[in-house]
Amino acid sequence: MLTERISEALREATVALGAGSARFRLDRPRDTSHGDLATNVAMALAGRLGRPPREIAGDLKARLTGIEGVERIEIAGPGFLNFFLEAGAVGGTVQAILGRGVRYGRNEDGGGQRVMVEFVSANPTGPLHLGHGRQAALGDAIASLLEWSGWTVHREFYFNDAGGQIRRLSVSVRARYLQLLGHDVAVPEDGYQGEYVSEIAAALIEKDGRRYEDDDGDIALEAMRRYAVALLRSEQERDLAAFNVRFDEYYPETRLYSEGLVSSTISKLRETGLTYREDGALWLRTSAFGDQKDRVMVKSDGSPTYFLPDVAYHMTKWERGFHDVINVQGSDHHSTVDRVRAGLQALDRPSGYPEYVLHQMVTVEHGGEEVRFSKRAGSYTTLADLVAEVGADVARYFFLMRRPEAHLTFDLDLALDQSDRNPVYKVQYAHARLCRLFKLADERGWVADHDTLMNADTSLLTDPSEREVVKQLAEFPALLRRAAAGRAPHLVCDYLEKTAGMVNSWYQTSHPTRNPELSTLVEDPGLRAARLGLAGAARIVLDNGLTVLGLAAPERMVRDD
RNA sequence: GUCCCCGUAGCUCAGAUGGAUAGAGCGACUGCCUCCUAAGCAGUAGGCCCCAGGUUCGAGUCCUGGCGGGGACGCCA
Repeated sequence: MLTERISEALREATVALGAGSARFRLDRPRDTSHGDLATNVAMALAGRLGRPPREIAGDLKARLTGIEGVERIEIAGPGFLNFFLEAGAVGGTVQAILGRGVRYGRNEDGGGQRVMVEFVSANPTGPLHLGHGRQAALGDAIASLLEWSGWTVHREFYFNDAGGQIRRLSVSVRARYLQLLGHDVAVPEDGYQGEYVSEIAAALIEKDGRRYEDDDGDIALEAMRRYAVALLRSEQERDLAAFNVRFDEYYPETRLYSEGLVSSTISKLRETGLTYREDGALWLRTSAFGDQKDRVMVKSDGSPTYFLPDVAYHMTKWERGFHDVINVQGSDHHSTVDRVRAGLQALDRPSGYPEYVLHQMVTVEHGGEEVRFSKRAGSYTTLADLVAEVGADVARYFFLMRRPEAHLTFDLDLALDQSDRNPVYKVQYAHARLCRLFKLADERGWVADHDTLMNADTSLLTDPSEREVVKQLAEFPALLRRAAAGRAPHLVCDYLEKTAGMVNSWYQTSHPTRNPELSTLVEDPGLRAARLGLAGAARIVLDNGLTVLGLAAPERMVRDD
């Protein structure tokens, strides 16, 4: 498109000036008097060429003649080059967007390579909470952004179905089981106290009766474990489905053991000579790879720490062909990053493997007060409760609209608000409004199909309110590219809100009440087609943006009340 | 004590490899529906970008040192 043509011309011009290739920006200035596009390239080159920026800008301008679609170039401020585009050039992007349709915004940066995104990875010890929700939304959106950037994405969910936490769960279930059968037993202090544990016990009684009443041994406990894990897994599955998140693969920790990957990892680490025995435990010299201290792999009681299966697990990712792996985790797992990477480096994997996106925690506020409204989980708010309360789209969007590394305050009042104060509805409503234009055109018997729009004379889009929208739409592909590279879905939220705002503004200024001459559904077929083309292009961008984030793009909005 | 993240409008937060006059939403105030959905739009008010140095043509952005908040520092996960 036009931006690429100007970029290319700028590169050629800098080479011609003897400056070689330079890094510079070419973007849309805030102030429209600074043109449609502006570049800082002259200032960026000033140091290297040892000449004043405005002088360099003058030389560049002299070489930048005859770029198709550029009306004129001005030198401004300390040495900016401001490009003013012809009306037809701006309109041309409308056709480009309409032509690409559902593919508008996609790029091939990934070249079809495989990448794994591991996220949620909740242990089956309870219902999913809000932290998992943020992670589900984040992981899925990052995965989606990578798909839009040409990667082949694998979504994976890892879970510990063995080990200390699961044992505590099993013991807790047994305690509730016995309580329900009339025994005076307490749930251990380090056990799971939530009501859902009693629900599991009750379900188990319904299924197997009093079978485990007199068995305080491992057989009963193993039955409890299997039953509880299966039940909680399927419950998590149901909650994720309600949240519109799906995975390609679920990887249980027990598989690492049953396939011998943990023991083979121990052998391989021993072969490196980086292990040693101390205090009866087996240690790995992770400090040799930047970890703050060495770590225990096998405890003095002979059982492995979590660290070891974690290394084994990441080796399987590599061996399954995933050399690009992104782990989305809560920042409370921060301390494991260096240690796992160190373990993998000991086995000759690259130092940055895997990549981590760590996110901060979530709190919910209602009426300015922090709330916890879980009835079942006891100590935290569940994802299922939140989704039932505000809907999947709103929940997803709110989880995504802040940078991962920033703490997230979930404003329940705003989430429940169905007006445009709620950013989700603002974006969805802007989309619905554009769809409505087409429906009305249809009702009036006006043809507004793809060919009509593609053949419209978009140079008729001369009003500033129209041109501003088009320029905003033109930035969508670069925005997606930046969001994917930065693993930053919140940039898409920002962009969509801004775009929706501009669409609404355009829609209002061109409202028949206010400016009949700017109205979209005018009698003049040429003008109408051009404006519907703009509406169609904007609709595509909002639709594609919402789709990337995993949200619906409704054609109609229906209010609850 | 060490490491990581955060500090921007009254509140919640954006600010791409350093660029022109620092933005949005909420809240406050003022206007705008005979007409394509007002679930909207236009406008006003609101800022020592935590502090102090440094780097340079230029710093909210980069560096150093403080201050404040959160998290992590286990033979827990």
